[in-house]
Amino acid sequence: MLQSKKKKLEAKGWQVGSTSDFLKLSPEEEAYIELKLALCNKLKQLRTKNHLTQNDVAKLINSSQSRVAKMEAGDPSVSIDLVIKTLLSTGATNKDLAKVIASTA
Amino acid sequence: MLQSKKKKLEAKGWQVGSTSDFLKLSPEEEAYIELKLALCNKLKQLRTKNHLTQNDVAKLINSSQSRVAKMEAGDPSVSIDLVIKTLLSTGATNKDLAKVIASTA
DNA sequence: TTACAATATATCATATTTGACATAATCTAT
DNA sequence: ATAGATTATGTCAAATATGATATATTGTAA
Repeated sequence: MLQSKKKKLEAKGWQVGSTSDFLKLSPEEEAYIELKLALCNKLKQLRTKNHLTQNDVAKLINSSQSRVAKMEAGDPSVSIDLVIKTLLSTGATNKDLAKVIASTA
Repeated sequence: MLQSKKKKLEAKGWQVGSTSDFLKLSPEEEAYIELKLALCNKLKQLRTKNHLTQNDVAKLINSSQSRVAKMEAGDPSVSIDLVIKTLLSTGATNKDLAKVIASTA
């Protein structure tokens, strides 16, 4: 199973085994998850590029290291709102976000 | 006071009088609100373009007319997640969303 | 006008998201 | 290898978002 597909499914909150696929995503669900994961990946990329720890970012947004880790992992328990707020607090502009989303399949 | 500014403040959940300004938004807050309102406006635009009522859209996403109204109004009680999901269910693509966000100040 | 459809606004019980915390796993020098 | 730093994962009470409902307001045709 492709890792990218696995992450998508996990972001939906499903437990995904390593041997079989049995979940069909609608195009909207697919687009939503792609978008979310793209933003999550951008966050990690931006943070590391700026030599910040997850704790550094957490303090920037008055949150905790564990929540930043969950954001970067695309955990189902984090909202796109939080990811966007964090990206903006880490130096991204709306145009940066637009680029990330545009690059989505 | 500019109407655009008023809507931004209201989206932050503040009560804004018509005669005075006393709230400063950080650049991130400003960007976040601009982004959210741009998506909300796009939703209304897309819905009317497609000759759908708020009730129609509500059924598409298993929600209610009142919540769709709140989305379009940029109400503080609605998440960007919900707005994005709704846009995707109303026919927008990720690229459409990217364009909307890119057009943000 | 008046009746009717569409939209706006308020409230609320329920559901989801949140920061915090504990602790495990992983990396990175020495 | 060992210590210290960083990141990952699980849990939970509190905060926030949600659909539903009621009702008010606005639009729109007759």
